[in-house]
Amino acid sequence: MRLTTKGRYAVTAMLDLAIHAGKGPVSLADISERQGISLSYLEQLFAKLRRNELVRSVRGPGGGYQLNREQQDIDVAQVIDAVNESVDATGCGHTGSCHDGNICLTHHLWCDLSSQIHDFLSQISLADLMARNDVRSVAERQERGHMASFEDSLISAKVTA
Amino acid sequence: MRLTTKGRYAVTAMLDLAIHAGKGPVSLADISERQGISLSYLEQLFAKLRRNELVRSVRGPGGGYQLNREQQDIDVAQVIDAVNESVDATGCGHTGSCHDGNICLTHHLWCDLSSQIHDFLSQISLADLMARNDVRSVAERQERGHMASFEDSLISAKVTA
DNA sequence: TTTATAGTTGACTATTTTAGTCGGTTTAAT
DNA sequence: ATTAAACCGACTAAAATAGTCAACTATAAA
Repeated sequence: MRLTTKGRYAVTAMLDLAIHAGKGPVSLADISERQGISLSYLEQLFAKLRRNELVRSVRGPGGGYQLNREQQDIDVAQVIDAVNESVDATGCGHTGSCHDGNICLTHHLWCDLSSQIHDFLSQISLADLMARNDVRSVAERQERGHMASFEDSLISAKVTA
Repeated sequence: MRLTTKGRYAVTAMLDLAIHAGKGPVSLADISERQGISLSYLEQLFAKLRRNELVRSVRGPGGGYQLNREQQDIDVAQVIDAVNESVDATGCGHTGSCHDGNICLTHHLWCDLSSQIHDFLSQISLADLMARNDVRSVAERQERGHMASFEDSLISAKVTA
């Protein structure tokens, strides 16, 4: 089972994209700053998200990324699958050749668990996440933080001028 | 979230212990051969299982390990927790300091998922696994395999004698 | 009482994955 | 033309996994 910061970063970034939708494309630099994820790492992740047609890109100045479908049509499992290439708890990748070409004692247990996790995550869309109170409040705090640092940069610009 | 061969090995080994209970202690060498897990690695895992009081050991010739509780009182989550020290899908270990000391956008999602997985695994005991058809049939096949290689060793002993 | 068996421990190593960097190239708006 | 952005590939550092190895201790059977 593969569920690490990689998948978490991807979901967080997609949610950031959803939150800032409607105001034109969102640059990875913005996401990087808001969510505290390395820009270069985001590039890697979005290459995969794009190959999986979850986002579309706009190049050039003012460009960035946008969701490629409606928010209710993108679920968390799709995002994690896109960057991890599998949400699989078995060691054999469901082939059943866990032990000398035969299935191991616990093969079916891990299959069951895998589908359990996948079901859970595939029932949660970006729209669902957007509606959650905890997400809304964190997004609001991040907006304020962004504004503050924007004002800071104005002030420091004034000082250095 | 930490769910790799480490946890899978531990559960498989515990199930092997359960299957061969009642005929005295089971040696790690036996488990190693039957389940195809490196002996030295099993030693590491069982050190943790013992510290968590899931198994007890008997030293000396004919010694080995035994379950320390009834089969229905040991669940899969306990075994994985024992070797992995956490079944946690959050990156911050539930502290909520995922991003600059604040919780990240998706913190609660991972908390929910963690408890979902933990619930699922904690509802499955070794006794439950023993009762499954797929487990019984694999165990039977392994028993036959073991017998065959036992007979082989008798034959080769005769030949070399 | 010797001896072989098996657990116990700690240090060490190889491999893989994750996470991230760097340098460059295209592309498109100003 | 300049610049802001996506795009791309190769590279690297750190961590975790999956082991290995050697020395040691306890104990039951011969």
